[in-house]
Order: sequence, then C-alpha cells, then structure tokens
Amino acid sequence: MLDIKRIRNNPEEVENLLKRRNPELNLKNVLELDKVRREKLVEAENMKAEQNKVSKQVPLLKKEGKDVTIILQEMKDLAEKVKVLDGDIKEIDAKIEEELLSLPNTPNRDVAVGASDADNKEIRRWGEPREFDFELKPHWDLGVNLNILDFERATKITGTRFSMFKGTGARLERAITAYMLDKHTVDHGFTEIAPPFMVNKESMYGTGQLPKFEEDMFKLSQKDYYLIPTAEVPVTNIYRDEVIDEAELPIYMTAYTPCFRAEAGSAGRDTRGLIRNHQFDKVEMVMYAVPEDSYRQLEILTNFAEEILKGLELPYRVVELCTGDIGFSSAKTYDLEVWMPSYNRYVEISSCSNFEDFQARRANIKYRPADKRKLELIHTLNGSGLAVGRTFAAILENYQNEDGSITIPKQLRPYMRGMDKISL
RNA sequence: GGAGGCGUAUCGAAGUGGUCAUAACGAGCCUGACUCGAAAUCAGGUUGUCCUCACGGGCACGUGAGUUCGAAUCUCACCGCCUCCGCCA
Repeated sequence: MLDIKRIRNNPEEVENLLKRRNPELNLKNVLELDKVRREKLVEAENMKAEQNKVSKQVPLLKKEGKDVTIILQEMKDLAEKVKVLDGDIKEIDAKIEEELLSLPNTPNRDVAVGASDADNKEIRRWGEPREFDFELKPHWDLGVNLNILDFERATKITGTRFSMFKGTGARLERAITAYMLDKHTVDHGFTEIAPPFMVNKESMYGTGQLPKFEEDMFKLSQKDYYLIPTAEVPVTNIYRDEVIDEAELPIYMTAYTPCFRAEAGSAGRDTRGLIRNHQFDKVEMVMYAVPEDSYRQLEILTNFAEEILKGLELPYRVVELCTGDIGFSSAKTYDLEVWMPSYNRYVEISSCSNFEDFQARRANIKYRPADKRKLELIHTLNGSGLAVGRTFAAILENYQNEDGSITIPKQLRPYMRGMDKISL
C-alpha cells in the first residue's frame, strides 16, 4: 500500500511513477476523497473536543448543586451530530482504503520504463547452453520414460495441471529441496521456517495478493482460509503487527513449501510437464531490512539465488524487469531464467524483489531505529531460491544423455546416497 | 465440541460509570548525579496513531456494535490466550 501522506504531499511525482507501469493509473479519486475526509475530520474533532470539555465540567457543576439539565440536552444533540459525522468519515475511510489497496507499488526510479517483458533488460549471463549432438528430449518425455514422473495418473487422481514424482524422481525432488535449504541456512545465514500452508485473509492482504488477485488463489470452502500461492505469504507475515529491534535486522528467513495457484487465465500455456502446475514445490527466501539497506540486500538476495544455479551448473541469465512487467507489490525485480533446452530459451526460475515499505505498510511491520524515537516501517524482500519443479525440469533436460538417462549434478549426489545417474 | 477464567503500554499489574489514563505501582530500558570504574542508591525520561506549517486537538485499554451527557468499567457479538473435560494423528 502506498502512503496516503506521500500521495497528498507529492501527487504528481507519485502519479508519474505509477504511469510508468500503466498510463491508465491515476490518483484523482484518492486525492478527492482525502480532501473531503480531512474537512469532515476537523469538524468532528472540534465537536469531540467540546464534548470532552463539557463532560469534565458536568460532575463539578453537579457538586456545586447546579442544574445541568439544559447542558445535558445540548450534549445529547451534539452527540447525535458527532455520530452522523463519524459515520460519514468511516464510509470515506473505507473508500480510501479500497482505492489505496488497489494501487500498485511505485517502481523504483531507476527501473527502466517499458510496457511488457519484451522491454526487460538482460543484466548478465552465466554458463553456456549445452550443444546436443543427438536429438534432445523435453523433460516430460525423459521423466515418463525413466518412470520417475507420472502426469497421467496425477491427472486421474486430481485433475489437469497436477504432476507426480515417483521412485528416484521423488527422491531427486527431495534432494533438490534439501540442497537449497542447506545452502541457504548453512552458507547464506538464513533461518529455516516450516510455516502453515494455509493462511487467513489478513495475511493475503499483508503481502498484496488480496484484494486484487483473489482469482489466482485456492480458497477453502468451510473456512476463510487460502492455500498459499508462495511461502512469501506466511513467512513475510510472521512479524505482522509487530515491532522489531533494529539490532535484529536484517532478518533472513527461508522456507520450503508447496505452492498452490489457480492459474486462471493461463489456459493453453505450458500445458505439458512441470513448468506450470496448480501445485509445485518452492524454496523461498524472505528478508527484512532497514530502508537504507534494502537495495544492497536485493543484490545479495539475487546472488544467493544465483548460487543455487551455479552449484547445480545450470546456465542462466539475470533479467531486470521493466516498469510494465514488475509485480503489483514490487518496486524492483530481477528474474533469474534458466536455460531450458526443449524450449530453446531461458525460462523463469526465480524472481527476486524489493517491495520497499509497500508490504510492511499493509502488514504493519515496523522497527525502532536505534538513534530515533519514532517507529519506522521496515523494507521487505523476497526471492525464489528456487522453484523446485522447474529446477527438476531443467536438470532433466540439461543433464540428459543420448540413451535417455540423466546424470545427477555433483552437488546433489550426497543427497542421493552417492547415485550419479538415473537410468532404467 | 462442552464448562470456567482472562485480554490495559516493552513486561508484570492496579483501576469495576466522571479529578485513577497526562494509564497508579513494580520491572526493564535511556539520561544524569555519586564513583578511578562498576554495583547499589538517588533524580529525571520512556505507548502508538490521525489532523495541523505550527499552536493545539482527536482516537486507541483484544476487535466491532450498543446503552449513556460521559465507558477500560455496563450489554451483545466476534477473535485470541489459559485451565479442566471430550474427541483425535
């Protein structure tokens, strides 16, 4: 959520930044509502001040034996007026809240202006896409042939866009997850979290999934809970409505969770394999930082995600998203894209973002600066580290051999009890 | 799921219709005094939020609604925590 004070004091600046995302965005409604609200607020507060003043006098006058009947009658009338005015203000507050919740974050000033992913900027590449001297297979054929993936039965058990890992495949999936978690906790200093996989709507509002993206989520029918679309939601909300000591920042947290996405509106896209499912596993990194430090932390976060790809020796590139492509809550985002041979292009496998105080304002996460009295909002960041299903797919495709077997990346072998190859 | 109890600042906790909410009292923390230094002791400070350039004012005692001229205090609903019982991996 954007700061209403910032909007009020710098309307043009904020609006211009929003228009970099989408030229249709504007602040007209919010500004008008805010103006009316403040007028009514001043009026109501003056009346309340009067109420408080008189209420203090009443017991004194009574003590002196004076008749207060007239005063009480006047106060009753005043109370009526205050009640009406408070009702109006409450209504306006709700409207302002609604407007503010529907506005995306302002992109960082340095983010390149662009309309779509076509305008994203490649920052760097690592590794060379492998040249195949045989006809390569996509991961869904490789996995099914080796009997480590089963899409047909997953569809029977549940439905389309579900997948199932089997035997060595299930083990490899678990190995990838464990490797990532170990790397982040042991080498990168993260605290591992095993959070709830369902959250209430306050948490969904906190990170920005609600109210705008309800159709992307799975909601339970008997409780007002949602299946998490990413560990970002429960983990970022850990400190919702709390105040953190500055000495504790930055806070690094990582979590493995399954992720559930309705994938509404993506019919027909990536229908085969592990790339776009209703359920997939992901290891997520979440950071809390002081505002002055958050952009430095974004670089660190992105590097941590890159470390996983480097460790697995998977070629990738880093892309900086343009203003038209960054997510609703983000101010700046780097995507990591892994080389996917069957697609013959790089495919998104991680998204690392700085949300600045956008989520912290919604979730009310503050810290007390060591030098100052006032509480300040923290900055939140998160990044995939990485999407496990897509990593699995990338390993199958990049490490495939002519006979259809898969060489296991060196770093994963300890997690596979030394196994170096998956074959029939 | 049933019964009872409880939600007040960083923590403990008092307050049960109006000079007890500028939230008592205690602890913690910060500053100062004493000290070579520390401890102890003494003095002072220490909630958040909204409107306002400021002065100043409003709001908040789990949340919401109600009664009242006036609510932490009375009523209702909801949420959370604790104890006991039931059920359960």
